[in-house]
Amino acid sequence: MTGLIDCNNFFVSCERVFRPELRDKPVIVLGNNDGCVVAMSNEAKALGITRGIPLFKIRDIVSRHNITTLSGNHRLYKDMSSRVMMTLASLADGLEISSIDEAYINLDAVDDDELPAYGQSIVKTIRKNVGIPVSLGMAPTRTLAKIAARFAKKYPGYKGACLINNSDKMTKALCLTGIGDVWGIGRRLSERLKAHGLNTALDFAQLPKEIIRDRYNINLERVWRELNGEACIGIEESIDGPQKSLTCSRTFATEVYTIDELNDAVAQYAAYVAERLRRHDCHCTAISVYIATNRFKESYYSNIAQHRIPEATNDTSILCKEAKSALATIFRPGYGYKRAGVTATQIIDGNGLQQSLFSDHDDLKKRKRLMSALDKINSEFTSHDKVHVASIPSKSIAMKEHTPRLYTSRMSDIIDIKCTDRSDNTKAGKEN
DNA sequence: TCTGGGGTCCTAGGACCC
DNA sequence: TCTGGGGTCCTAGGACCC
Repeated sequence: MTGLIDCNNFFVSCERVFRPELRDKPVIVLGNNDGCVVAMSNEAKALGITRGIPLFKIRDIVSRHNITTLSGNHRLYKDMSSRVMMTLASLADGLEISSIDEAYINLDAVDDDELPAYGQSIVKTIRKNVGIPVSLGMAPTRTLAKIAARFAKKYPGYKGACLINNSDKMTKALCLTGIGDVWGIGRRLSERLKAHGLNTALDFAQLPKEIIRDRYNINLERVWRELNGEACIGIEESIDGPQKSLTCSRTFATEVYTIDELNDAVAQYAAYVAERLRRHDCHCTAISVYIATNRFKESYYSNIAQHRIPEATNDTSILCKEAKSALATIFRPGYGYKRAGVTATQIIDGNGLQQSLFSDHDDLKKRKRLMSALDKINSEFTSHDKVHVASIPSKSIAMKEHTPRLYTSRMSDIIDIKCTDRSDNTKAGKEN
């Protein structure tokens, strides 16, 4: 048995911990430059707002229903996520974190009839200790656990934890799940499956195995097996290894025309990628740079250049230099650029590192010490980038800037709790 | 006027080899 | 006139996930 913990409306829930006045109100969290909706509360969902929709398209709904709009505060979300995961690690076996708001746990050691109570106690403890509401799905496979978690979220009767552990429950759950709501079946596939008359997860799960092989691919076969109770996703993935790629990319608030400005942006992203490589004690041997104009306009131009680096590195200066020279090969003057990104690939961890026979080892050692000094200084300040390489600008290029409140990591941002008179039994008094 | 960011895996097709 | 068979590796693009 496996369990999937999923934080409910995670970004919104993080905000609500520190701003209780936002409870039960429609709230949306926006992405970079306040462009798109990246998360919303149930109340906002009920008003028809969907993930990914640009803000300018829903201006009237937002003002008509007095929806609170927040700019994303990812450092807060990351910190809250690690609190959820730490709590979870203390409560359950085999924790495997799969994203900022999701993790799997191993339930093999828990007796079947104790599972509902055990699940509910996990949900309750996380809510109590961290303040974040979560849902737990328990089932023999990850795909079924996802479905169970959806039920746990949807129906209050489950008290946050839903268990699928026999064929009756399985059939019922699959029957109530639309084909597009199955994990691994996105928009394209669900269109295709519906065209074949498969509308629910049950329709799909009941197809004969031979048809799955003939008509579809290995991914769908795995989904099919998982829906039928055969665990085949996630076993080999739990082997630890370094990430395969690491990206930093941004959309600009305004169009950028010159290579100098793009150079600044690309250098900054490369520096950030380098810092993350060092944090994971990893090096990369290739870096790619991506630029694009506004994809919603005609005369769209985008291009990627990949550069191989002769010796694996995580040195900011080297990666910046490589990124800039890659940019020079794809930059075309005359376009208004709206987006750029840098990706480190062919990542190897510190152990597998092989140095070139001809490199200057003393110089390498010095550079390494310089980089770790830089990281150490920057890590001691909550505001990033106190010290940086001179050729890299510290200001963001053509971006909307926010100064988010860091409720959990900056002393001056810690919330005040006003003590009111104990006899104050009004609603406002209780909330304070 | 205004359209996010960061990942993974699979597949088809080309280049190359014997 | 007729143009094999089997394999690997790499890359770009598509699809999916949160």
